[in-house]
Amino acid sequence: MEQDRVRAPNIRDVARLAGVSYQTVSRVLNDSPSIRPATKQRVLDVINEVGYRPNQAARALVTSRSRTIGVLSAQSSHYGPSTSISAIEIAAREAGYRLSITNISSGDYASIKSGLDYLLSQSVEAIIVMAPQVRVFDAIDDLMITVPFLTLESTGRDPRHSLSVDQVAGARLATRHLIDLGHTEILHISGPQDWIEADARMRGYLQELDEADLRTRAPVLGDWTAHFGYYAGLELLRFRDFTAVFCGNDQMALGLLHACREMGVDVPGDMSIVGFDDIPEAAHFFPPLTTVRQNFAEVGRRAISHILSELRGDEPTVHEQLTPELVVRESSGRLA
Amino acid sequence: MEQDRVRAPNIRDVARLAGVSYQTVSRVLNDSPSIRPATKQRVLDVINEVGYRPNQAARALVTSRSRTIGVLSAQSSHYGPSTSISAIEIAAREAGYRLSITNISSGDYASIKSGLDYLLSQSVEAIIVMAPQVRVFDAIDDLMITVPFLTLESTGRDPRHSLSVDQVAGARLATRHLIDLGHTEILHISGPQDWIEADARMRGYLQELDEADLRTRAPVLGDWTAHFGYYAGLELLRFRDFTAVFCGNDQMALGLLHACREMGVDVPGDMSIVGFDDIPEAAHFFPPLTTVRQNFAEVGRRAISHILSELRGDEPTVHEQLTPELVVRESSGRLA
DNA sequence: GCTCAGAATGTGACCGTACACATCCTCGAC
DNA sequence: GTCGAGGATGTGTACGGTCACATTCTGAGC
Repeated sequence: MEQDRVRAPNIRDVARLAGVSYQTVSRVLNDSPSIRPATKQRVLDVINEVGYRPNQAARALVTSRSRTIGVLSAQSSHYGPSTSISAIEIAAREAGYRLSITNISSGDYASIKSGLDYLLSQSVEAIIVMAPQVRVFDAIDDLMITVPFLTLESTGRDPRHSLSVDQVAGARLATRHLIDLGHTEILHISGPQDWIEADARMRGYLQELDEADLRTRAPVLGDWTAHFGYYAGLELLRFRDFTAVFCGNDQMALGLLHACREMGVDVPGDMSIVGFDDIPEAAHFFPPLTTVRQNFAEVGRRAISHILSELRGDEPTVHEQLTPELVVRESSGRLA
Repeated sequence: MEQDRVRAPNIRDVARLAGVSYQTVSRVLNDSPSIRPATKQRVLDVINEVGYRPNQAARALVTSRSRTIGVLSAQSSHYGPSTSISAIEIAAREAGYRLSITNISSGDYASIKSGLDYLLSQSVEAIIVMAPQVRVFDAIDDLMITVPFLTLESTGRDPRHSLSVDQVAGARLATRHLIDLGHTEILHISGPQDWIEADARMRGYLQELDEADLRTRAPVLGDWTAHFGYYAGLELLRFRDFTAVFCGNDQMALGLLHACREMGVDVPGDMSIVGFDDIPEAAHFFPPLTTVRQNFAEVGRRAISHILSELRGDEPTVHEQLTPELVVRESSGRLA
């Protein structure tokens, strides 16, 4: 406490103690070539001794380079986003960049905008947006963003600044799988309407049914949670006018599996269920879940690689969607 | 693109365009009281028009207040940490603070230290550490941290700077529950050795068995994943010399449930299983999992509240552990 | 019409760093 | 011994804000 309000040592303090000029200290910090090893060592010793730490704010101010990439994320506690963020962080670190992650709790325009605003005021050098709401694009337009940016979503809206796993293709894979198994009455429990992914998966489902000339039903609008899957399942299973369900994610599929057990519906004997995401737990559900795997880590890595190339001055290249993969396990089967 | 390399407008640009001094603009930004409404409006108009955004680096430099709280986190993709972070973020935002989240991928000393170093060089005003490795404490000591900090772990090592759910108590609750059900041969599948939580849960398990004068067995050292629980289960179940398992987390319990089904072991008839965390999915496992619930969100909220009071100048108060809660579902039962 | 308090606004300095440039040192070549 | 080249080191300035203080404006009270 007695030393508390004393200000942290700065570059000049270090210089004085080491008997050199502040510029020499600066050189040591940025390991500039022409500096005598003895001098360098002396400076480093002082730095360690006084616990000097360069002030990032000052550095960012003068260089206008923060070495930071901003990430705007919603629901970063979900498996997908958090896996991607993890991969982004690792890739960024390798390139010498840090992440500044901002979560927005609600998807309304104001909070998206204020999140982006905050990142920009941090002088981030690039922005990756993982907020899966459509309004994000409006906010990006409004804010006149000049730094490289990328949204990790698959709308066709701005292909030069988007990167993602092809959700529509994934949904079609899942639906096609059920059709191939002989199902004709296939339900879809989707995610919340305003999520881009939810919408894309729903579109994929509808397209595939349409092409197969099968009856499309209005999807059930869920909220991604296992609880929803469970309660929706209890309700839906009262009328067994369907034999397969494509769930918008694995959690809802889990809840639905639960409901099936309680209602005495055998999976996959009476009911086939397919999820989406392939969370690590899905392989251990009962029964192990057939689902669509998306490589979240790869998305993260590519995002950074695109950002870096833009940072080097390359033109933003066009959207390149990753292909998801169907993982067939035991929750789906041929219609008896 | 044509406007690309032009520098962002600063406070003086705004001042010039609004026909006032830069200080007046600064007053508008910090809504200082004595400013004529007309002037204020004029400045705000210009700000909007040119898309001016205050430079945080400059502001942090001069005020040495970043309005940012640093969070050091490991494995932030896990349910617990990410739930806490979410709560921390919300609470911090309400108090006008932002979060700077840094993930460390490995738990070694160097990366913990560099993570903390980074946060400190960002001039964060406080630090919350969620990295569950013991070495964190050494790093904190070494770095001569002068800002308020808090670790979200339950070691007794620094009670004035720790806050957490009582892991030992939680583990005892789980173990006691199994003992009460008549089990005498109880196994423990723990998390990785170097995780503080894993260690605490193991200690709680051992203590409770010890007090009940039951045989303690060497815990199986896992890695938190469902896969591990599954494969460990397949192995362990070859010798059925136990009737209950306390798992270090819910994921491993899920894997174990899976193994039980495959080996034809009925849960809870032949085998009782208890998890830890109460992830939202646990209620929908088969059977629904008995587990220990910890209120991660509450931990996050309290963390911020402690930090804020320290930031206001209060002395750090002593560690106050939250009590976890046993949630009995259907994976545990009386010994036949 | 003058005075004066208080509101409104402006000026200078500084935060900690990096860059551009100036200066000093060292040493080999003549 | 002098010179110059290039390595090593030092000095001024700018980055974009805020703070302390100075100055100007405004309107009420006499």
